Amino acid sequence: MIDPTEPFVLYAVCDVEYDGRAYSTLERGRYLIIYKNDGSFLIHASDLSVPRNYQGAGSVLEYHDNKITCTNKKECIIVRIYDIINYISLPEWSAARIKISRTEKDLVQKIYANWERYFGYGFEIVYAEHQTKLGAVDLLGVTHDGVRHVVEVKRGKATIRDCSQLYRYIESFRDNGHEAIGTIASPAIGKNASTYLEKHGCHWLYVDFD
Amino acid sequence: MIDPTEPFVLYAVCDVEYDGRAYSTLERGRYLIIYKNDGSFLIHASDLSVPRNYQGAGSVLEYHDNKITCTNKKECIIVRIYDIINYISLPEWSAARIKISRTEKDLVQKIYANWERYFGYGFEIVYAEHQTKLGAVDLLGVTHDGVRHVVEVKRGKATIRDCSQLYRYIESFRDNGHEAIGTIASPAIGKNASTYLEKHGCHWLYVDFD
DNA sequence: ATTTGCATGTCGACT
DNA sequence: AGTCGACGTGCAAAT
Repeated sequence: MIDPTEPFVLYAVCDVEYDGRAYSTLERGRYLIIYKNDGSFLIHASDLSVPRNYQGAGSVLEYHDNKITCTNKKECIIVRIYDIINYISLPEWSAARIKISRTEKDLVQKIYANWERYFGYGFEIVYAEHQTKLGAVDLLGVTHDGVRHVVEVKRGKATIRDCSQLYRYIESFRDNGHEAIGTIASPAIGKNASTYLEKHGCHWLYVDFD
Repeated sequence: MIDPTEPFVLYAVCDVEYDGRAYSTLERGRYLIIYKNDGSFLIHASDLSVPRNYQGAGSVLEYHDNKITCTNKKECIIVRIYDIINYISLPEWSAARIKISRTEKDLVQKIYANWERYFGYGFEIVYAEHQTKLGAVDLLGVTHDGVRHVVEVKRGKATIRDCSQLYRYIESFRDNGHEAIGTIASPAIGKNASTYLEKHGCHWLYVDFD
């Protein structure tokens, strides 16, 4: 009935035990169990959009004695099945990806293409996704006097983490002997984040998708 | 057939359009669609453990003219159904939570209970989850001379973000006129993170669950 | 293989 | 409702 060689959805009375990065148990009840072509394995309950238990791609499924075991490296899920309420196999399940737009990258491009409008100054060079040792700076403008204008772009509300990341870049430029000014560009910003920015002499620029 | 008043799983030929925090489309194909009691809504394809499209709790479902629309505040998913392959409703779907152990909190408690073993010094006071304006410090030990030993605990590999967070705490203590020493306690640490730690005069302490 | 940062992150705790 | 950090985060791109 349960076939570990093909993808399926199973609605069953069961309980679950997980051991790996942490240890967890899920008490006996009715849960929805999903097994995908790539080996990922999900156990969903009646609320929350994230699964109660899961295993990533490449997991190996076995079914013996009314027990499903799902193993992946050093992690293991054991599902004890008491009753199968529904089982459907999922032939020809699609693997298409979504096409997404209005992402952070889009925002970066918008600012990049309209740099003058947002910053006003005359810049010698403007980079997008400029690589540094700490990672890529979203936007980097260099003025004629050599000052680095570092811009961290966020598609949503900017948090203190984002500001902290920006400041790491600023520090890095200063360590290399450059003058550097930091800007967070986002549609919104948290209060603590804003305080942090101010304290570290950085700025916030309002941007949106229009 | 499709009843928006009860939770269900649906395997169908459909395409999907999402508009909200971003915009996305998913081409026509066979997908697995899940609707939960709390209003969360998921569209899964044959790989990846995360859904292609989703909507959180509190979403409102409607079904008209072979179209499911799922609305939540300013976000909307439209699923155009071309063919229903399987439909099962999910009565008495359980909502139990997992019981989890070996979490970060456990590690914190382990160090808290064996502070001497890990740090050796004689401490006047040791706090767990000590509140500061920036958030809770996992562990804080104060020596007789008033030096603050700040410990950030990670159950997995510590990243540069974690080290940066630790250093924000250290900065904060120094701003308040205290001497402060920072330690990351984790089973492992990334290379950049390690470099960052060293540069900022902080330390790494190996800990595990045993 | 390892590291890093993004995410329509989601979720929970606290203000 | 807003803010913030944890997560068994998952995931992809870059090194």
